Amino acid sequence: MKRPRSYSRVTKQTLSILGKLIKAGRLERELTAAELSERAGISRKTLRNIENGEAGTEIGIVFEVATLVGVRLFDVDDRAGAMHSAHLEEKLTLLPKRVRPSRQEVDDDF
Amino acid sequence: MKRPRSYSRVTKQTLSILGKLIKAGRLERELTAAELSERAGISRKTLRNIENGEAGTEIGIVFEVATLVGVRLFDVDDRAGAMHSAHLEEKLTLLPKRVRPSRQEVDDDF
DNA sequence: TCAAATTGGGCATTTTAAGACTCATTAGAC
DNA sequence: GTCTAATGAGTCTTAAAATGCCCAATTTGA
Repeated sequence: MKRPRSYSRVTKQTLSILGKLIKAGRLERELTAAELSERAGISRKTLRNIENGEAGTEIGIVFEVATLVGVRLFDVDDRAGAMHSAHLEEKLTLLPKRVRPSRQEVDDDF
Repeated sequence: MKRPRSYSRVTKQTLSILGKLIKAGRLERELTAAELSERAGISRKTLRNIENGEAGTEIGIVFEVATLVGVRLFDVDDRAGAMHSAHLEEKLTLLPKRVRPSRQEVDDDF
């Protein structure tokens, strides 16, 4: 055992759904695994891992492939994309930049 | 330069938004980076990469952290999660299992 | 039915992320 | 203003992902 990492059910399901969305998108566009993987600049095996919902693939690659087959996680298109992001930015500036240093028993742990 | 991988704007924006959502979720729950990273079983540096929208983190870890702070990509909760997945499964069975071997000039390439 | 092409999976190698440690910076409670 | 702790960032080591190659299995068009 090297690094036995565990994933929650929600994580596994999310990965599975995303993989299936990507595979469906690829088939709808009639792209072979070889074609899509080449366009994405990855190997055919990595694409298969993604479509199978494997947890180990790096997220940038997965999102890139998703984008290539038209799967969008947020309402991000090239124009309005920054909007959603800006709203988040605003929210982040409203939130404290750090968690309060002095613990004061929030009893949030259980 | 080893493997200069490039990511589309949509991919970068998606990563950025997801990272900000996670950071916002962490701050709202008043978790320090150390606390959240420990709960996720990852290092503080990896968490920072995620919140900064870096592309290199493995997707399972990112989704796990997102789950921990309440960020859901799909409407996946522990009960109904399989439903969405089942619908996709159905869609996938309807689609051809493979792309047609004989290319017939779909002129989709440009 | 047949055959071409896609898909699936193992294996060795290369590339890279993740971890652990340290130190500098900065926010924010007092 | 001060002091504490959270954050940001760099380096080195280690573990694992990604690749490329191979060949087997399966689909599907003809």
